[in-house]
Amino acid sequence: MARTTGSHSEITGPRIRAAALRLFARHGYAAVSMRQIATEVGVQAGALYNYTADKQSLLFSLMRGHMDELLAAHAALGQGGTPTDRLERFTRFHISFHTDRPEAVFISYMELRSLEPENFRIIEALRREYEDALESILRDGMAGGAFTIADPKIATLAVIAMLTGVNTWYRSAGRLSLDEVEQVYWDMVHRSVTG
Amino acid sequence: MARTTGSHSEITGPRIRAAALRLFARHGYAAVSMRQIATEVGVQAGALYNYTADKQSLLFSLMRGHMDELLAAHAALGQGGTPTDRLERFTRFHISFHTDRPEAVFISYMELRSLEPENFRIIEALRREYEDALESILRDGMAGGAFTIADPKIATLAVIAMLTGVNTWYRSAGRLSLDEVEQVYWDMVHRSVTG
DNA sequence: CTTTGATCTGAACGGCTGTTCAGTTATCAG
DNA sequence: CTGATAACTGAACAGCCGTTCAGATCAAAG
Repeated sequence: MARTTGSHSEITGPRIRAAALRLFARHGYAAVSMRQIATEVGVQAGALYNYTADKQSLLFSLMRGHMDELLAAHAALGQGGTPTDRLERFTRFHISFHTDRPEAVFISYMELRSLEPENFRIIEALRREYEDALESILRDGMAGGAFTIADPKIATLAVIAMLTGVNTWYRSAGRLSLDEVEQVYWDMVHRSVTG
Repeated sequence: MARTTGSHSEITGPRIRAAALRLFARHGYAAVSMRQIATEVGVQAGALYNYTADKQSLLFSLMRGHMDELLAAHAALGQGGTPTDRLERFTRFHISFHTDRPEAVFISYMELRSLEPENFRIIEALRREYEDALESILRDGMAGGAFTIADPKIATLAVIAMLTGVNTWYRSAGRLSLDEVEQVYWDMVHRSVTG
């Protein structure tokens, strides 16, 4: 039987993570104090240390969680179909996944420099894993003649940069629906890798 | 005759800006203290205030200077030629200008949230001005039939995001020369806006 | 009820923050 | 040289920082 004596941890824990996510995204890791996070949760600063070893671990945990989610969701996409099919799936997945959690995405890109070296290496390895998945699609498409790409490494980074850029302007209440946005980007991505 | 009594300001001033640029880019605005900047320059913290009203003004001045340089350099590019010519010029210009000053670029994108509202509005207006220049090229190309673009606004942001992404990986001692990089990106940009 | 232990408070720790300013130093004009 | 003044120092200001911890609080188990 689970220990539940005097336990609020299943409420407070997630609330701390949510508050930290929002504040880090809005003001930046260095600009946010533990006291601000605590105030947002309605608790004293000391209480945060029941849930995280220190401020750095809280940041790392948020980023690690985001990357794990990203890779898990991508793995669930499946590998079937032609390279063109797979590239379209990747494009649409990237856009919908990223626009769905803008704060986590923002933090995971902007706060890399706030990570201690060991933590940085871990996050970067996960990011590389994701990039490699796209690069494989492009290479397969080149091998099969579906894509014409001068440099698959650069093309990978160029496509990801282009797609992630959606987050800088997309709002769900905006002019275009998510599906329309996906369509526009898929057209551009597709054309950029085909003669 | 210029006042020069006891003057080191023409040496110290630029050194402060250079140190601030490097430190802000590396660690982030909020994470860098005035004392760190001063130490880098070899001066006490108080001396910085002969050159900037406060820390915020120092950041804003760096960003404003960068955006002014960007717009001036872009204006010097000229407007002649077909939309395709102009798009190629824009693409190559954007890459070479941005890879040439990675720290200023980094700050100008990442530290927008560190600007006070009034300063933010000014920088954002300058950025919009630059984006509008690209959008004009795309619209002219659509009107003339050279480009096929579903949504010129989105295409503008997509192209800029893709091009600015070069800064995340480009190193002048890397595998590809700047000219090769420009060529690869120009191919992708060109194809992404043409059927 | 009492007991138990997870949860949280509130105060304290040393240290760093941006900024100000009286006083010192260094450079140049005359 | 003297006088002027730009440039800089060094100390001080009030306030916030991340983190720790003894003690209070509270919900569930027995």
